[in-house]
Amino acid sequence: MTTVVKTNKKSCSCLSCELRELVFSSLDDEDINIVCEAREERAYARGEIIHREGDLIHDFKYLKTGLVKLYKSTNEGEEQIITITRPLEFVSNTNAFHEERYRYSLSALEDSVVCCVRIDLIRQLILRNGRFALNLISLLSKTSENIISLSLEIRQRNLAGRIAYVLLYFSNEIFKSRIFELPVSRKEIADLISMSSANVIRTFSEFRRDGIIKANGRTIEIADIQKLEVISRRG
Amino acid sequence: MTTVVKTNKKSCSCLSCELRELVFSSLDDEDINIVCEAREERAYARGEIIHREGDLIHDFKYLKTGLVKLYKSTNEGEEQIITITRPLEFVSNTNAFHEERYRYSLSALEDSVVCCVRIDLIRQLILRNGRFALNLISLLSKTSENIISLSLEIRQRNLAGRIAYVLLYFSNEIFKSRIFELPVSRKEIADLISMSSANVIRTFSEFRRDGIIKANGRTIEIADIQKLEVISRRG
DNA sequence: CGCGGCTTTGATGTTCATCAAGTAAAGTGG
DNA sequence: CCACTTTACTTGATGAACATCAAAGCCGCG
Repeated sequence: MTTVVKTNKKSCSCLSCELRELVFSSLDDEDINIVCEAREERAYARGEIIHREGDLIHDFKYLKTGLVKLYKSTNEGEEQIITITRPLEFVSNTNAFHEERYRYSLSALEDSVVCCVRIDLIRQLILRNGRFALNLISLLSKTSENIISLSLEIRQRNLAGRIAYVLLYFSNEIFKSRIFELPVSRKEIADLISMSSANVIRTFSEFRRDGIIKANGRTIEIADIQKLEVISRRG
Repeated sequence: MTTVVKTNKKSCSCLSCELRELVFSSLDDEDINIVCEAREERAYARGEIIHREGDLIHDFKYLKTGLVKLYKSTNEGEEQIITITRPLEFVSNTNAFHEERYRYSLSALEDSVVCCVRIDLIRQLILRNGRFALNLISLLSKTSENIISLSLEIRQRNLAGRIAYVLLYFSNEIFKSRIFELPVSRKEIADLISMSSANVIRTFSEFRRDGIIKANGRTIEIADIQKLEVISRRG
């Protein structure tokens, strides 16, 4: 279950939080303390839903640790995965400033910790701290841009190209390693690249046969990165 | 060619600009005058390129009148159309705050007027006017959200569903009429929905045969909107 | 230890891209 | 303004890419 981690108010941990630099770099110590007292850290186990589309937006949320997927449920009960991302991308917050409710659901692919600050407080900070506002605009833009860019990259490729791209994405962006534990099922990869899970699996098998990857369940090793890059480029 | 419309500095037209409410509603008259003197209106003829991907971003741009397409050139010399939009969507500006150069190209589908304000000035306004900042965040979020939403809607449909969706999009969002002049070629629709132009044309022909639309060149009339909506939903 | 969901593979059919060839429309230069 | 060129549109035929269906094995979880 979700665990609420109590913040120790005596020594505000935000002051030295490694993430302060990225999100709250423009706040002075006084404002940081206000945020710190208002914030709430929530821990989610792998598989837990952080919020559902349609839920009211109360908080500005950012991922401190873990890995999450942002997705939308289609009419047919399928999931469309929009992005899979590490800290510090505010995946769920792009619409927090112009809508009342979440448009997309967010769930934890690994055990994750989310830091939550009431959205009203963030609004107040924007109102009185221009540097914070500018910083935030930049971060939100980057988040949206990443989502848009991913969708453009995916849609210009065929099945094999999409899988190659996704494998390189996990390897380069998410895990920074050629060997990694896939955080998603084959079905979820299918939901990310808009292909059928059967064909995703088939392509994995082909890549394995061709010596491009070594796959054992969710453990993936990229064996021939050049070949994979070629497939990703011309696919 | 591009025409620069000189601004009459004696009586700032921004004060009464119908768009002021949407973009600059939080600026007092003094700030509006500063923007007004710094801004530059540019008129683009149908077909003209407003900016190219890779160009340096000097200005914050917003569309006053007309219709534009945002697109990206792929490695194979093809165009991927990201969105087609009317005022007041800041299609080109989502990355103005975190990058130096445009990621995507923008061109005019109809004669268009773009209002340009140096991005530095916008930054200054954000710094000293929190309400303006909050407003801008909301607008930028909405713009990005529209792009993301369009891509999700498109990618969950098959060929016929995509075409039905696009026709309804033009009819409902862009022209607000059942009869309209398509602002794009069949090829451009193909580039928007990631299908081949031959199949886009074929589907138009089928819709015509089935009495769903009346199409004469670029003039389109939606004859059976119910059927089109059914195709869009289950396609 | 049994059940349900994920994975795997093969077979089959549908959807869509590609190729080709012809027509219409829209620029372009003399 | 007309001949010419190019670009857009249209349709049919073919094959490739992908979805779907089905059956069997596997794995994790209660």
